[in-house]
Amino acid sequence: MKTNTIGRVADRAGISVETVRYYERQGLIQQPDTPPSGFREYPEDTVQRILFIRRGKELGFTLQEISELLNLRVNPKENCDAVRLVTQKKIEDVDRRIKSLEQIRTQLQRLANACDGTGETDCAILEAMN
Amino acid sequence: MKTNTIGRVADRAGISVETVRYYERQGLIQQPDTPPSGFREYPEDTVQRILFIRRGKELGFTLQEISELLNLRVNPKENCDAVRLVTQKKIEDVDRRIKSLEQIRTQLQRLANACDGTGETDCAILEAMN
DNA sequence: CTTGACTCCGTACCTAGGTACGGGATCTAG
DNA sequence: CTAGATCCCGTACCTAGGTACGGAGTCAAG
Repeated sequence: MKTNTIGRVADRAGISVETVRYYERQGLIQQPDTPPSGFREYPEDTVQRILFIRRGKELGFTLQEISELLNLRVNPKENCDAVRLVTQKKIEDVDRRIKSLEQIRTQLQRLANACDGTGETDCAILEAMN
Repeated sequence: MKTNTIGRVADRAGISVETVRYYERQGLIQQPDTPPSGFREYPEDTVQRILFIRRGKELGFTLQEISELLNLRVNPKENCDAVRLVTQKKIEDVDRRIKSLEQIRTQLQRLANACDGTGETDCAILEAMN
C-alpha cells in the first residue's frame, strides 16, 4: 500500500494540499508522529476524517463544531456519562436542523404544487409558509 | 400600527441595523419605494424574510442560495414549468442535506449507545460510521 | 545521478458575511 | 422647541475558512 503523503490524502479526499495543512494547523487532523524524512505520513482514516469535515461544512457546521464532533469518543479515560450528555446535546442540535430543513422542504413542495392551478397565483416561498 | 423603521425591523428579526442594511445591499430584502422622509419604511413581511434568511444561514446555505430560494415564485410572468423545475432541484438539495444529517445523527446515537458496554470501547464518531 | 514532481514552512492574500464608526439630518417625547 | 434617540450614507475594519507563493529540501523513475 502506497504511503499516505499529504498529496495523496488531499487527492483522495478531494481537497487541496494547502487545505490539509490548514486543517492540521486548526487541529482537525493530527499531524502523525515525527515523520521519518520530514514528510508527513498520514494514518488511513485521515481521508475519512476529511470527508466527514467536508460533509459537516456543507451542512453549516463550523470547523470548531466539527472538531467537537470528531473528538467525541467513549473511552475509559473519559467520564462516560459526560460524553453521553454532550452527545445527546449534539443529537438535539442535529434534530433541530433536520426539522428546519423539513420545513423548508414543505414550503418548496407547496410552491411547486401551486403551479397546478390557474396560473393566477403569485406564490413565493414566504407566502407558502404556514 | 407603528411604522417599520430599520431599527424596529432589526429588533423584531433579532439582527442588527447594520446587517439589515447589508442584506439590502446584497439584494436579499428590497428597499421600499422612495421613503417619504428619506427614512426607510419596510413592508410587513420583511421580518419574516429575515427570519427565513437566518434559518437558511444556520443550515449552511449561502446568502446567494437563500436569495434564490426567496426569489422562487410562481406567477403568470414566469414559465411555470421552469420554476417548478428549479424548485424540484432545490428540494433534491434539501433532501440530500437531510440525509446527511440523518447519517450524522445515527453515528451520534451509536456513539451514545456505546457506553452501555464494558467501558472498554474507544469508539469515536468515525468508527461509528458504517 | 539527474530531472521533474512532490514536500517543507512561513507569510501574504482572498472572499463571504458581517461589524464598527462618524458626521450630519430627522424624528419624537416632554 | 429642544434633547436624545434614530436614521442616513460611506468607508474602514474584522473573523472564518481557505488559497497562493516562493525558496529550499527530498523522492523516485529513467
